[in-house]
Amino acid sequence: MRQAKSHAIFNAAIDVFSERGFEKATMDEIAAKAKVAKGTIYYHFNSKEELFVFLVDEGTKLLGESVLSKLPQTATATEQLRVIVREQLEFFQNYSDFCIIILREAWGEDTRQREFRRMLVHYVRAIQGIVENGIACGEFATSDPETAAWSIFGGISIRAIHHIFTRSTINLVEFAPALAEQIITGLATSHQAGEP
Amino acid sequence: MRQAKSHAIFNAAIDVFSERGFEKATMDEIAAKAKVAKGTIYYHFNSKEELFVFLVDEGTKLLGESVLSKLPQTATATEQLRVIVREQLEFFQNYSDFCIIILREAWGEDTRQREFRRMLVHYVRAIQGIVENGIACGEFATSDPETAAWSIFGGISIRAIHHIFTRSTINLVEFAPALAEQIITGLATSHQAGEP
Amino acid sequence: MRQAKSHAIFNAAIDVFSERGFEKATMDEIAAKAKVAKGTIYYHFNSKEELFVFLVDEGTKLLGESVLSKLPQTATATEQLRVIVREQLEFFQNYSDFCIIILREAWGEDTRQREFRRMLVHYVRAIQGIVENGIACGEFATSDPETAAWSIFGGISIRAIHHIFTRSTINLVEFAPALAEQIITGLATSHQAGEP
Amino acid sequence: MRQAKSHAIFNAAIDVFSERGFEKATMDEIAAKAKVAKGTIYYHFNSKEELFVFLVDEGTKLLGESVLSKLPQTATATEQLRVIVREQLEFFQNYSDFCIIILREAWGEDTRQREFRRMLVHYVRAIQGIVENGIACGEFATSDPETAAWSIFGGISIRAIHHIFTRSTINLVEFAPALAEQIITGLATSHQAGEP
DNA sequence: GATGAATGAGCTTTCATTCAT
DNA sequence: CATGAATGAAAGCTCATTCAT
Repeated sequence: MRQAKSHAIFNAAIDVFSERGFEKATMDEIAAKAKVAKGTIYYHFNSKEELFVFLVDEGTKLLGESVLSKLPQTATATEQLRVIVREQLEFFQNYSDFCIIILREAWGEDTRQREFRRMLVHYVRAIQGIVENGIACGEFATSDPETAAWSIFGGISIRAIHHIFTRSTINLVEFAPALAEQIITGLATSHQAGEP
Repeated sequence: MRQAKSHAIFNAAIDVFSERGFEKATMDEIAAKAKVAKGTIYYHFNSKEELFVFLVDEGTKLLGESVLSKLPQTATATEQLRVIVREQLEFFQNYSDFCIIILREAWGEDTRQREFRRMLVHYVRAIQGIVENGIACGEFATSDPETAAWSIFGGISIRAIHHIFTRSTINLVEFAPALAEQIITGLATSHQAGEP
Repeated sequence: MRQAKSHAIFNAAIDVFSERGFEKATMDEIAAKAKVAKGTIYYHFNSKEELFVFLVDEGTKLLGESVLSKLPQTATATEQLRVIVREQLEFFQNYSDFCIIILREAWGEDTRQREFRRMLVHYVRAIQGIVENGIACGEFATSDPETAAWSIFGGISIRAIHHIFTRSTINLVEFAPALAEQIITGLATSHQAGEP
Repeated sequence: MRQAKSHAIFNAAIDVFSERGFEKATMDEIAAKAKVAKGTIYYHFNSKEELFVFLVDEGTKLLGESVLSKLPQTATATEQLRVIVREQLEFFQNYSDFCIIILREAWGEDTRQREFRRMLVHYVRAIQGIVENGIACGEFATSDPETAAWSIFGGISIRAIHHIFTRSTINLVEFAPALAEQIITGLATSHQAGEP
C-alpha cells in the first residue's frame, strides 16, 4: 500500500494537534504515535506548519463534502438547513478532534490561521448561499444573511465543542432537531415575537 | 498610585495573549509592552499560567457584569435576550482581545483551560436561565434550553470573532438586531416553518 | 536588646544554609524564617557570601571553644584525645546544622570555601598539637601526625553526619567511648597487630 | 564508536560538578567542556539531576570495584583493612574529582543526595563486614563496628580531600601505611592505652 | 525511502541585590 | 534602622529542524 506511513502520520497528527494544540504538539509525540522516526515526518511534510495545513485542508474539505454533498438539491431551503445541522453534528461526532482543532486554531494572524479561515469562509459561504436562496424563495427573512450563516455555523460548533468537553456519551446528532428548530423558527412561540 | 505596574502587566498580557495565543506569548514581550522588567511580572504573578488565569478570571467576570447587569429585571425573556445579544456584542466590540482569547484558549484539557470553561459555563447558564424563564412564561418553546443557550452564545461569539478578523470598521453592535431576530423568531417567515 | 534582628537572621541562616546548602539557600527564605524584610538582611550583612562567612566564622570559633576549652591542660595526651572526641560529638549533637554545613560547604575553590578551610585547618592543627605532644611524651607513636589529626577529625565528623541523616534518636555522645578507643588503641586486639 | 558523545559528556560532567558543585555547575559549561551542544546532553540524559545520579552511580560502583575487588579473600581482616586503606587512597588519587563530589554532595535531603548516601552506605557496609569478621576471628575488638566502619571511611576520605585541596604533589597512597597503622593499632604505644 | 543523533535558538523561571521611602 | 517592590542576568530545559548514514 502506498502512503501507509503518510496515513499513520496524518492520523497521529490529528490526535496530537487536537489534544495539545498546534504550539504544544511536538513532532516527537506525533512520530511516536505514528510509529515512525521523526525524520520520516520530514520526508513527507516539509515542516510542522505544512503538516498542520495539509491536515486542516483535508479536514475542511471533508467537512464540506460530508455536509454539503448530503444536501437534497430539490428540497426547500428549510429542509436543506435541517440537513446542514444534522450532518455537521454528525461530522463533529465522527471527527471530534477536528471540531476542537477548528475552534482552537483558526483565530490568529499566523499564516496557517489565515489559511484556515479562508477554508472556513468557503464552507460558511455555502450556508450563506442556502439562506439567500431561502430569502429569494420567500421562505426566509433576515436583513443579514452573512450574520445568519456565521451564527448558524458558530451555534452548531460551540454546542458541539461544549458537548465534546462534557465527555457525555450522548450522540451529538441527537441535538439536531432542537438546534434546527431554533435556527428555523426561533425560540419564540408563534403567536408573539413582536418587534421593538 | 498602587498597582500601577500590575495594571500595566495586565493590559500588556491581554494584548500579547490575544495576539499570539497562550503558548506563543512570551513573558519578554509582555514585559516589554508593560515597560517593566521581566522579573517584575514574577513579583506580581507566580507564573505565566497564573497571570493568564487571573486575566481570564477578570475578563469573564467583566463579561458577566457587563452583560447580565444590563438585564432589565422586569422585562420579558424576549426583551432580555435582545439585551444579551446587544451587550455581548458591545463587550466584544470593546474588548475584542478578550473575544479572541475566549475562542482560542478555552478548549483543551490543561488546568487553565478547564478553569476557563468553568467560568464560561457560569455565564452561559445565565443565558440558559433566561431561556427557561421564557419557557415558563409561555414566551419560548424549545425542547433543549442548554442547547439553545450554547448555540446563542456560540452564534454571537463566532459572528463576532469572524468580524474581528475581517478588520472591518463596522461596529459589532450593528449586528445586534439581525442576530436577535434570528434567535427569537428564527429565519423562517411566519406563515410557514413546518415540522418534519 | 541590641542585635535582636541580627540574631534572628543568624539563626535563620544556619537553618536554611544547612537545609538547602549555600547555593540553594535563598535570602527570601532566610528573611521569612527570621521574620524580617529581605532588605534588612542587607542592612546587617553586605551579601549572601558575607552572611555565610560570618556564620561559619562564628560556628568554627564556637567549635574550637566548645572543644578545646574543655581540654584539661594537665592531663595526658590520651585523656585529651578522649575529651576531644566527646566534646566534638557533643558539639555536633547540639549544632547538627553546623556539622552539615562543614561537610557540605568546605570543599571548593570559592573564596568562602578557602576561608572556611583556613578555619578548619586551625582547629585540626590543635588536634595535631595534641598528637605531637603525645609523641613527645612517648604516649603516642605515628609517623604522620597531620594525617592522624585529619583522620581523627574526619572519622568523628563523618560518623556524626551519617548519624544525623539516619535521624536516630540516639545521642551522638554515646559513640564517644567506642570512637575514642578506636583512635587510641586501634581495632586490633593487643596481642597482635603485626607489621607487613 | 558508539557513545563517544556520552563519554565526553560524562567526563565533562565529573569535571564541572567537582569544580563547581552540583548547584553551581551549569549545563552550558558541561556542554562546552564536552564539546557538544547543550541539547545533546539532554538527548542523552533527561535532566541535570539524572546526569548527576548516573555519574555518581558509576563512580560509587567503580569505587566499590576498585577497592573491594582487591581484597585478598584468604587474608586476615587486618590485612584486608590495609588493602582498603591503600586502595581507597589510590582511587581518590586517580579520581580526586570523585572524592570531592562524594564529600560535597552526599549530605542533604534532596532525592539525589539520599540516593547518593544509599550507595555510600553500601560501600561502608563492606568495610563494616570486614571489621565484624575481624571481631569474629578475635583479631579485632570494638563495641561498635558501624562506628568503626564510618570513622575508617571518614578518616581516609577527609585525609584525602584535605590533601587534594592542599595541591601537594605527594601521592595520596603514601599516607596509606600511617593511616592503616592508626586504624589497626591506634595511636597509643603498646605499653599503655588505659581505660578511664 | 527512512532513520535518529545532534543542534542551538528560545523559552520560563529564579534570585541576589538595589534603592526610594 | 527597616522595608519590599523592582530589577535583569543567568540557568535549566524544549523542540523544530537537519543531515550523515
